[in-house]
Amino acid sequence: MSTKKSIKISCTVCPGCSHSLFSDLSKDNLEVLSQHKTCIRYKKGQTLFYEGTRPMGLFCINTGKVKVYKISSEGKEQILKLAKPGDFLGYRALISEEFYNSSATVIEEGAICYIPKTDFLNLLNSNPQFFRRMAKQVAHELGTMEQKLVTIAQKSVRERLAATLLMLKETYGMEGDESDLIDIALSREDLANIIGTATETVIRLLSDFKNQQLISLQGKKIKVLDSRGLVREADFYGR
Amino acid sequence: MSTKKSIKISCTVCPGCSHSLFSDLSKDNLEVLSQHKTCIRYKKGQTLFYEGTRPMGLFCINTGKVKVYKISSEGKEQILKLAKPGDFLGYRALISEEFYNSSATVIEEGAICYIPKTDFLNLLNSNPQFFRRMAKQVAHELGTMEQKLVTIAQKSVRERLAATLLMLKETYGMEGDESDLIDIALSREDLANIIGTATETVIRLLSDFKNQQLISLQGKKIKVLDSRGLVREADFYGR
DNA sequence: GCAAAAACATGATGAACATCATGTTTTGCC
DNA sequence: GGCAAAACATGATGTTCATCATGTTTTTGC
Repeated sequence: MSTKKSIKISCTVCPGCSHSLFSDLSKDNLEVLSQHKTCIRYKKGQTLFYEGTRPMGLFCINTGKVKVYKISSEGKEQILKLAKPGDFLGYRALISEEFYNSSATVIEEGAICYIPKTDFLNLLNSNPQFFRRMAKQVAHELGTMEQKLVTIAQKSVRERLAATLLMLKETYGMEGDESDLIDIALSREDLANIIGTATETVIRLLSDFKNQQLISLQGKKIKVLDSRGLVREADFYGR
Repeated sequence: MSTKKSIKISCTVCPGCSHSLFSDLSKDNLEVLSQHKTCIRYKKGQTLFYEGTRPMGLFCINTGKVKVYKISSEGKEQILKLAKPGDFLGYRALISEEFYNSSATVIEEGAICYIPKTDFLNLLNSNPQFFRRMAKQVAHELGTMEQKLVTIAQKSVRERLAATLLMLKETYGMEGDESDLIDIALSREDLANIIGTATETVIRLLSDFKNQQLISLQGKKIKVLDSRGLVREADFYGR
């Protein structure tokens, strides 16, 4: 593909890295990483890695957004997490020494670096502090995944959608005035695959929420009008 | 309570430890652990730790069985995992430096050791190989938790029950002849809380499976008569 | 710029499952 | 050993949500 051209950015000056788990690395460490890494642009729809394949390195998102998901035996997609600039992908499989158990596909085009497995593992082994940070990250993620499981198991689709919209606003709300606008290009289908429901159900509930003046729909983008109302819908406090 | 008496077992000869993540530790390491650990008997229903509290050490199950669960805002219990002899509990929170995000309660009485936080952390920091093993364990667990999430999100209750019975047979099947007998004292309610459904639904489906000759019910204990039939019910291969 | 393909939207229908009610059996306890 | 409590069981009923159908709007590729 002619669209894949390598971009030269040193990790030492990479804006993505400075807000990532790499942020505390020494300049030396970063320069070593820079030597072997590659950085290319990905278009929407391109896949970083596929479930079931062997991980050969670590992805570091410079710009753009990525969904990480599994495909069930029935062929349905379940999104496990969304990744944004500064996030790493693929470390779970590298640390557990397993194949990828999920796939990752770009949902908003951007530049993504790739650090070969051996460089990442060398860094882990030579820098105990960094290893601790990575381990802490994985342990934290296990905690959030457990919470997600409970939410899917016990909350209604309506509650989950409300909670997801609030989470998206927190994470992808724009700066300043427009902080209520959820700035991520998710299709209704993607949203359904995060929540674990059918696309039609999401569409219906979104127009419900719109009728209740909780949100407004500006084309694809969703704007949160009434956070407290959504909190009530999400039933954060039980009933 | 008069039932809590300390038991003296050195980790160096503890049968639980030798099948655990401690199995590769040096005799020296094990003896240091032994010095500060305590080991007591727990009865059914006693709780090792509560969600939201600060972890002060690591639990190591010598004998008995434990359920690890979260309580949702509606008060419903969701079981995240079951722990058996040789399993550790509480390391996720210690590594992520967070409070417990789940509770742990004994479902079959037994002896459980407690290793103070500092000893565990010292071991992690002084023994990189052991740290790597722990990190690998947490990363692996994240993978299995992701799989559980997809299963709950996309499979029917019937499929999940069938899959859970197969898993229980794998993990808790007895030795020898009786390998089809699931040797763990789970109430129908516990089973429902693993699967994420109502107790009545589990009861109904179990008697369905019984009528189909897939299982037999001997009091509380469940015997798997037709694994392949259950595999079909669990729809492992898609449709 | 236009055709084709996605994505979005809405309605009708039914299946899966939760909930409530009530009865029976088993278990734990003084 | 008997009583209370918990666990197990089964039926009736209603809700939530998936699925299918069909139509409209938006996006994409040449």
